[in-house]
Order: sequence, then structure tokens, then C-alpha cells
Amino acid sequence: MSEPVRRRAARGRGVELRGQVLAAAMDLLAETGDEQAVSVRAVALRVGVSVPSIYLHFADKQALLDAVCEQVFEALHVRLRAASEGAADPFAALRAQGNAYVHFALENPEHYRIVMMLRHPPTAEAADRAIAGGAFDYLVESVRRCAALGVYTSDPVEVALGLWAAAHGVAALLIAKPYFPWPDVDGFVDRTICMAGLGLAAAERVPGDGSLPLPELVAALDSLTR
Amino acid sequence: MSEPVRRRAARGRGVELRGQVLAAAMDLLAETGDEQAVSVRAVALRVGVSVPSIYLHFADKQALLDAVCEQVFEALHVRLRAASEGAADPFAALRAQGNAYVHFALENPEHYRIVMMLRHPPTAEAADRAIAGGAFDYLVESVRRCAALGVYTSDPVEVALGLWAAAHGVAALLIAKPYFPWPDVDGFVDRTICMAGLGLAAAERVPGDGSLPLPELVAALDSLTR
DNA sequence: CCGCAAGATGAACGGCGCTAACTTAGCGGC
DNA sequence: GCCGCTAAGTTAGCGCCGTTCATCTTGCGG
Repeated sequence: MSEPVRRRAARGRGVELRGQVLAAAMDLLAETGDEQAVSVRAVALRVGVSVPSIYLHFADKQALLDAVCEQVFEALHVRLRAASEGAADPFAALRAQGNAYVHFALENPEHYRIVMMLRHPPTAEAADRAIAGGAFDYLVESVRRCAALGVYTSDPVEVALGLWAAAHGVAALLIAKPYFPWPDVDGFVDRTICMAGLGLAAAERVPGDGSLPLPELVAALDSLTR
Repeated sequence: MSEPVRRRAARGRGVELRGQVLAAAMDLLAETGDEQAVSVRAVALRVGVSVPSIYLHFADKQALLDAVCEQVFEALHVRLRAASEGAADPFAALRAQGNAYVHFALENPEHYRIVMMLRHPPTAEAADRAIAGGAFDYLVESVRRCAALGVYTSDPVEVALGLWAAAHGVAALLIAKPYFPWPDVDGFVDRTICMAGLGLAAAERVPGDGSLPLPELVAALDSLTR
């Protein structure tokens, strides 16, 4: 009822509305935790502006969501950098990064869902690439640092993809199936991250295509214990 | 235009419409590859019936989608059983199962998306559990067979969760980010499955919480090569 | 103080999920 | 053979959605 009386923007200041619209969309998503609640009408109402005004700055609803995704991925990128900052060694940094990735997703489940689980029309191809680029490139960099110390020997990009798949898998499962009887979440997350980090290193070292007879495999694995 | 002139069902035969509606929804989803295309109106039109008739057999659209999910998971369960049938040993069976899981998802991307990536309201809790139950229990069983041969020693459910996370991760990434410059898909999938299978086994054998100094870890891993 | 373009809007269109009130038709009983 | 009950299905409409077009308002350079 007591909508803040928004004054029309000054001559060259039309762009300011764009920021307010984007912020309103992000807030709405965070508050309601429901993508459905982020309708063009709801966003316009919150900003205190008419519906068509949204279209002055975003081609359509998808463009608005794309902008939201961009912000989310930027925040994620920052978070990943921070997480791996104080790690003891590159392998520990990778582990910290993986855990940070999943926890970021769990803390912003609807944002993560929009970015990673919604169908994006072909027009969003460029956005997708750019969006994933920053954070993913950083992950590849982290893998390279591990490779330099002998942990990994194969293509860092492929190793990074494996890590990404594991992290996304656990995050996506926890978000999409909240009613599943999960065990301790933090433990599950860290175990999965370690599984990926170790598994990729181990897979490189197993001879052949990994389909060696079972007894030999178990014996080789057991030699790890020592 | 030439809609098949649907005759009203006989007295006790009202339920038959339910099956037709469900089939129409599945077909529509498979043909268009777009969840948006599965609207109550579109389904009704395809069956050759008025819109409210849908609600005679499904409480709401979500209930219809839940029924679709149930069918999908049943098909997946069948596929997993078939995949692990002719495997050389339980570990190979696990690997075959993982690959089959991902390929099933890639062949039915929109079905998989609805089941695993859409927000399900709390009312779907029971459905979710039941749905995931069959296939997941079978996965746990497969893990148990590996554990009996010494591959895994920790809780089979937790191991199965790790495998599920990896398989879902790679499937979900490939489906949600089709424009990402993926390398060879089949290879990526199999590598990720092996990563999980080996990684879970390796993680159990690394002493402590896995954060041992890097040189020792690399040395332990290298002993695998032999 | 005038004119114009940038900024913002009111009204409407077609499609969506869903519902209340109504009609049609199969079938057992007389 | 007709009656009445009720299962099966429809018509009309509500409020929401994303989107568009013609229109109005207003800051500001001349």
C-alpha cells in the first residue's frame, strides 16, 4: 500500500531502473525461494513501476533471468577464490573449492536452480558460456596447480569437468530431492568431493581402461592403506 | 482438424481416460522436448477431450507430472537391471549401471529434467521417495555385492549416494548446459563413472580424513600403478 | 518558454491452471 | 419400453501470466 513514491529518473538516468529491477528480482527470489514468484508483474510492483517499464531494460523475462544468473555466477566465482585462499596445498585448495561450491548452492538453492537446472533457450548460449567461463576457468587453473605437483597427469580440463560433475551432482541432488532421507549433509558433501579428487587421480593410474580383473584391482587399492 | 471422434467411455470405464491422458502427456513431452508444451490444454486437445476432463483423473497438473515421473523411474529401473545383467563381476556391473543411468537420462532429457530438476511441492514428498526407492535400492544392492568382494567397506548406502551424485552430476550438466564445449560425451560419462567407483574405494583407504600431506598422497597413489 | 525525445504508462491480447454449474448418456429396475 | 440415477463429460469463466502498442508525461537544450 505504502509503495515508496518512485520519482521518474532524470534525462540520462534511465539505466538506473535496470539495476533496481535486477535487485528486486534477486530479492524476490531469495525471499520467496520460488522461481514462480518472480513474475514480471511482481518485480514491477516491488520496484514501484508499471509492468511495461521492465521491458525498457530487458528484452523479455528470460533476459532478466539471464542477468540474475550472471550475478549469481559472479558471486560464486568470488566465493571459490576466497575458499581456496588459505589452503595448505593445491589439493587441499581443490577440496575447499569443491565444498564451497556445494555450500554456495545450498545457501542459494533457487538461484542455483535457475542457473543450473532450468531449460535455457538457444539464445542463452553465449550467456551460458560467459557465465560458466569465469568460475570454470578458475577451477581448471586449480587443477593445473595440482597437476604440477604430480597429482594429475591427464588433461586438466577433463579433470576439472569430473570435479564439476561431482560437485554439481551432490548439490543438485540435495536441492532437488529435499525429502530424500539424506545422511549428515556436510559429511556427504565432503565425501563426494574427496571421492572425485581421489577418484580422478586413481583412475589415471589404473592400467588399461579400468576393466582389469576384480581381485587385482582390490589388491592395488589395498596397497594404498599401507 | 480431423480429431479422432472420441466416444464417451462406458459406465465403469471412466478410468481408461486416465491412461490416455498420461500417454498423451508422455508423447507430447517426447515429441516437443519441451516441458512448457505439456500444458493441460495441449494434453486435453491431443486426447480429444475437454480441459476439465483431465481433472477427473488428476488432482492438478502436478499430479499428472508426478504420474509421468513414476513411469520414467520405472523405465529407468528396468534399464538399470538390464545393463548390469551380463557384467563380468559386480564392479563391472556397477560401471555398466552408471553408464546406463546417464545414457537413459541423455536419451530422455526432458523426462529426466522433470523428474530430477524441477521444483516439487511438499505434497510430492511421498511420490519422490517411492519413485527414487526402487532404482536406488537396486543400486545399493549392487554396491553390497561389491562390498562382499572387498571393494567397499563403508556403509553401502553412503557409497551408493556418492555414485548417484556422480551419475546425476554428469547427466544433469550435459542436459542443462548443451552449449558448453563438452569433449567426447561417451568418454566423459565413463570417466566420471569410473572416477566415482574408484574414488569411493580409494577414499576409504586413505588414512585420516584425507588431508594428509600431498607428497605422501601422491606416493600412495603412484603405488597403484605398479 | 517552447519543442522534443527519453521515460513511463493504461489497456488489451492470447494463453495458462483451475473451478462451478451444467448437460449428456449408459444402465439397472419396473 | 420407459424412468431415474449417476458416471462421464462440457460450457463458460475467473485470475494469473508474458508481451505489445499507442499514448501520455516531463526534464532539459535551444
